[in-house]
Amino acid sequence: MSYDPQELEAEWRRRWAESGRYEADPDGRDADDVTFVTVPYPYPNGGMHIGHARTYTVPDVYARYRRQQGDNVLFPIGWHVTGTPIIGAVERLQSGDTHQIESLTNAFVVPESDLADLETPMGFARYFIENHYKAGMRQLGLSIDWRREFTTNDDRYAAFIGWQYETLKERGLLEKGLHPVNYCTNEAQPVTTHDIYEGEDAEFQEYTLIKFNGADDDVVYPMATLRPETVRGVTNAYVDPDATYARATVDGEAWIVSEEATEKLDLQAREVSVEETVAGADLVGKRVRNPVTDEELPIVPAEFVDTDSATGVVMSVPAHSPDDWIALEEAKERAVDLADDGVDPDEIRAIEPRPVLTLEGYGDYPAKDAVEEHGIESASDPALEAATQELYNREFHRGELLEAYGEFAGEIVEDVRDDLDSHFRRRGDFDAMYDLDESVICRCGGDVEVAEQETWFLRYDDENWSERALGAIESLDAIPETTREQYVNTVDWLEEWPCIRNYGLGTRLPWDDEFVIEPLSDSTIYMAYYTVAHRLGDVPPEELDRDFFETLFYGADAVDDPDERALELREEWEYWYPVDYRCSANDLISNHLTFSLYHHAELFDEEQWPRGITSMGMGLLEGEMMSSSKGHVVLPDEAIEEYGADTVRFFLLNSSEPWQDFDWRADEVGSTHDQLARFWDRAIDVIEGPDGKRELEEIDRWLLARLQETVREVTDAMDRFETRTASQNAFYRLEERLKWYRRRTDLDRPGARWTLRTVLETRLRLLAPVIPFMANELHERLTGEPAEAVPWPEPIPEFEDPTVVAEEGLVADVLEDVREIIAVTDTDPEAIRLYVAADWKRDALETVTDVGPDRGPVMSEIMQDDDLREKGDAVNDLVGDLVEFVRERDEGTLATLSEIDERAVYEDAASFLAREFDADIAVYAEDGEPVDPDDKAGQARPFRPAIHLE
RNA sequence: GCGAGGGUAGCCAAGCGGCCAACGGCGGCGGACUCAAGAUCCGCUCCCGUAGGGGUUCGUGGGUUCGAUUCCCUCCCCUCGCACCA
Repeated sequence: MSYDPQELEAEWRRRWAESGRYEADPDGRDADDVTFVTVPYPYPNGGMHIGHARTYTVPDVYARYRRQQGDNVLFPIGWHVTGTPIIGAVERLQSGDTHQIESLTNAFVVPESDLADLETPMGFARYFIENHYKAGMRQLGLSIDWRREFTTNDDRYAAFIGWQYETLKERGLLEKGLHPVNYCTNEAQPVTTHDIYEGEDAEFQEYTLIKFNGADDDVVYPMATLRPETVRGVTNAYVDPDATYARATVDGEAWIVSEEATEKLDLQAREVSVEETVAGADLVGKRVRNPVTDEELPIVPAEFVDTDSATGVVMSVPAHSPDDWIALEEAKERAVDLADDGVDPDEIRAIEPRPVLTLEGYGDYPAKDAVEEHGIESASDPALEAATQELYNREFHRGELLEAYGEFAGEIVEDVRDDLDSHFRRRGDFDAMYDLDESVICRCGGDVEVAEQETWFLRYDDENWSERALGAIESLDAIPETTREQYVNTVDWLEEWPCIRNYGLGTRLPWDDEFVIEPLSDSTIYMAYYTVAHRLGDVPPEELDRDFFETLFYGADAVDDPDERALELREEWEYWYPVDYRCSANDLISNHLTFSLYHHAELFDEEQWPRGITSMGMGLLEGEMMSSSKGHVVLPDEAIEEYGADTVRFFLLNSSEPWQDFDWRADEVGSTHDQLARFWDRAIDVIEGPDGKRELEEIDRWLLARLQETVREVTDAMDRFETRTASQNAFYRLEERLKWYRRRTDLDRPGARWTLRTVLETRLRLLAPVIPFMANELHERLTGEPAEAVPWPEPIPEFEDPTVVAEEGLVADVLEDVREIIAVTDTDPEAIRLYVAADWKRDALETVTDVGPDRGPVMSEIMQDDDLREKGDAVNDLVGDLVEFVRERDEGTLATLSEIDERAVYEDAASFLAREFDADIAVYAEDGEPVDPDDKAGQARPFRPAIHLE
């Protein structure tokens, strides 16, 4: 019967579903034999593709492995629907967005007739949950306990999250404050990336405002800059003479800023009232005083000033800004014309750039050097931007501030910019505002600006909380280990995290239902929810109050009147928790995973902190990034239909380790299928063949010895989530051994049949986590029981045999050497003579082993023997070879070899070698007066016989 | 720019001080089997070589070592993350 994955897999799916095999409940097994694995719950704002398939299969492999090791294993799943992506998708669908519709109907093959179901957010989510994720997970054979699924939009889940946030608030880790957000001025509400029509990549910058004062009045001219350290290099200010500026009262002070800026400042939680508008031209010629240096400087007109960027009033630092350098040059050239605008031409001509720092490789005026180096002639030169960027970077990382900077003098800009900025802010000379670095338009057509909004933050920068989080990182098994540092770095740079949004699916903030808790904040401890999700349905949502969860998580003593039901559930939570391994992705380390550690560290005791996290890489398709919007995806459904679930699993887990990126290549998946089919055929031959008898020859012992190695290697790999190493060893590496074995011996022998059956049985158990359908089926046919019903293999001491492994290695070496000689000489020998090294050579090897691989000492030891001394150069050459031989091998190997009777090994292999080369084989001892027509015998070395072909 | 990971033969990819010209897979070449194709099996696949050998390689340039693909440094290139996007 040939390999038919479809039929076979359907049958096993049915068996698993009917038996409820993977529904896990607490039983007698104690904590050491309980394993809880999770994976981030899917976000069903679209379909499932092959990359998701790997994400969910990795924990499944581990879950299956632990079950075979005798554990009670829980592997649950839920559905994340929080926030706006699903709502956004529904809105785009309803508005007839062709791109969205195509992505659904093409990439995810949603039938036209089903589109109507997708018109509500939960309808949309439910569609993909049922038709894509659940269907795909079942097809893949994931061993999930389906009773525990939920969505993050469920009432009971909201009660749980509500408890979490009430608790955090009470502990002072949730705080209200202002925070910058992208804000649509038309709709008067915050917007997300999905809402943006133009300028999606825009970032908002925090500008420093240097508060220059009018020399003649008390008005503030806030000059916006991203380089506050250049404050001592300002030579003049620029305004756009054709623009409209405003004189406004900002937080009680009189400011001059562009008209646009007054609106921005207003959005950024400042008290702004515009007193009067002022033409830009009227500002030209006025003088302003630098708050740091106290110098008076002129305001010069310039058309390049963008009044829609920050305050619309800019300062000029010609020594360090190529832009400003060019602008000053040009201003000097048209100085005469400026007289008409009320600026004194002589003053302009007299402007000298003022350096603020020294930069290696540049003169006093780095901007001048940069302009000259890039050959820039005018402000319109496109090279100007690159020149500016280059200089800014160099000055930031290498520029040393001059003496005038006092406490900051001699420091590198990078190290002190923030300190310098806050120093002057404290003195009241500097202020700040946000602005976007490019124009951003909302889908509604409205202008998007940065607004400061009242919001609730999680205080991830709280010192005590961070300490606890670091503790959770320390006790974590971070896989791969290199990720640990990433967690630590994340804790170091995390600041406050705004955890609410104005709209979206999910849990409302309990004390202010205007806001919803955002997705990264409602997914930090939900693994705990799985432990009781299937039993929570018995409790009406309104009874799931704070006390209920306090009791559930903290016990009867935590509240005055503990709920009996909560106490019962507590037993199950205590049974499963903590999560042993969370299989997640690299890109979630800097947010979700670290958040999760924070929340566990705060809300639960150390024993409940996550034990391990493995971080997975991403998937490529034929060498390129997958993209559902471009239709560049493979759906698990289609792949399974074409190749079978075992092939899909095997390919995904064997082509790279989980944390490495993998590349789905149809060609290779196809050949993976063929390899499984071949394996199937061979297994069937063994199963249907005779049982054989345990009458073992050397070669059988060799294969069994190799098998024990495989068992050890696969077990170690499984423990470390190295799915590739595990399957490579259990499948390919062992197959290589079998290939040799088949060549080497008569497979019809009873001993060989027995060996083959033993190897197959063990191998099927090792492969069962990765290819459960096929492995269980074959194992059941072989033994009467599926592989998952019997224990994971352990190495069997009586089959460990390094000697037989080393002996077989010698046979392979000889085979290789003879083949090499045949190839080079292009002959077809009728007789092959092997000469085993003389005894004195073996003695010499022993001497080298004892004395150590050092030529001098070895020679002086050996030369004490008169017989050897007579051999002269032959000894010298031999020792050279032997020293190298010993250096390249460890002690154990040398000890094993020293026990071997080399001649007997070749004599036993003679019939095999004769078959391979179709030639007569004769084995001689070098010192046994052998037949030696071409005088070859002397070339023999220990474990490397001399060879003669005839 | 900052943080992390990585650059190995035609491609993918293992190795992480000597057993390495470098596992394995794919592709290519030759042979066996076959009417033929496919599948399967055997061998070859950096260069040279009529005796198991020699030469040049593991992003670049240095260094440590008796010895480096493996350790240290410089530089170049690629991927991911960098906050309100899940």
